[in-house]
Amino acid sequence: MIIKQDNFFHKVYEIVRQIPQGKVSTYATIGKYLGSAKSARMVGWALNKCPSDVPAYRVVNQKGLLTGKIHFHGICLMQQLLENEGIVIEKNQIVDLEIFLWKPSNI
DNA sequence: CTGTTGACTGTCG
DNA sequence: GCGACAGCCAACA
Repeated sequence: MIIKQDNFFHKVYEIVRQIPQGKVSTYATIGKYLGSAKSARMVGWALNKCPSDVPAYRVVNQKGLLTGKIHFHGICLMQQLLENEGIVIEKNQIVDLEIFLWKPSNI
């Protein structure tokens, strides 16, 4: 997969878009892949723009906590969407995150 | 143009 | 183990 833009934002979009159903990714994973784990904030910023093509609800923090849920329509929506894909969530936190964690490989 | 903020993480104390 | 500081880049006031 070739990145259309070299911009950090576009890279984030490309990666998040490639997250398959039933899988999730973390800000740190994406950030590291883009160069620095510190860039996780930028991932959040990018997702703040949240284009329709980007399933931002599949992106969680390193702990598996649904921190991004705040910016969604509702608290339960993000959890319900993930649970609908087979991901087990408890107290707004993903259980066995490592199992559901998806890492970019085709970029 | 300058300063603050933001869906975070890592390191230091 | 927990709290505070730093770092990263981009948008907004």
